[in-house]
Amino acid sequence: MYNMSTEKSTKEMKPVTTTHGLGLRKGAWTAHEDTLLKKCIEKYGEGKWNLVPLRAGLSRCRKSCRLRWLNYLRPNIKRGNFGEDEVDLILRLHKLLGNRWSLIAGRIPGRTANDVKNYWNTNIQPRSKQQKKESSDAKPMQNITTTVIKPKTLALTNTLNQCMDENPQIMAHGECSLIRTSNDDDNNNCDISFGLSSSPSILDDKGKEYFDDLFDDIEMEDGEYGWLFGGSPVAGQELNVVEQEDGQNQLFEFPMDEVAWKLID
DNA sequence: AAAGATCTCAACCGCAACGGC
DNA sequence: TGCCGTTGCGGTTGAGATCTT
Repeated sequence: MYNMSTEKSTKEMKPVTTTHGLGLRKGAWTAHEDTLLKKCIEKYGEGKWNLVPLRAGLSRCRKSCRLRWLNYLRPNIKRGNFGEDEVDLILRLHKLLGNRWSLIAGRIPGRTANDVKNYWNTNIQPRSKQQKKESSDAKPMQNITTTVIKPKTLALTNTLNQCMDENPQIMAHGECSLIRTSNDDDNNNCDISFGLSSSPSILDDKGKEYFDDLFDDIEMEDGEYGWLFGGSPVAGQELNVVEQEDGQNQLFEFPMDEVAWKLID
């Protein structure tokens, strides 16, 4: 079911001889080029990509060298089909992070951002599009959208990485998500729901505490009310925190234009 | 068997973020 | 503070493989 011919390296592209204006090679890498690059990285380590072509004796641009290393030559890169657990993790992480392929790949050992992106674009996205189409055909009157909120990149990145490092069980079950559910576009209001878990038992106290802190409303220095997101106080106004009956989800209500300004900024 | 259509994925491109000066 | 070089990322492309007719 999930092994839709993602086998890699079964085809070897013929080397092309396209060159940049400066005589740099483009296109598929040869085995010789791979060897040179590998030796160079082993000797000097990763980084300083602008020096790599010179050090390795390659007529390639630094970008090409970096990409080849990260996506193909780096040790421990996993080849072959995505497992069911990997696909499940991708789906959950994508729900949480959106198209942050490098972040998603960082949580899937042996997989590169390019792998994840390609897999998503070729296998998952077409399926979800099809499902969306089918469900909209079935319920044409319903107008509910789900939007991944994108706060300041750095804040969210740090927050999620820290969270996942400290609470691996969260991502293992992957039931946490920050989503906007809106069926009320006319007056520009929405609900933001932070679904912690479909099963309370999978999130331990430490995990719950973490997410509680993440959305703590706090007193700002100037007396203005705000809330914490990614460890940074963000000026805000009225913030309604509602614990649902099931005790798992918390809803925050405020005007959408405020949200966009504060979180995307 | 051949031709055309579709799929896969390595590689490229453009841009934003970052750091040093 | 602004400029410039570097790095890293996501979107897109296109060559080759595979499937379909």
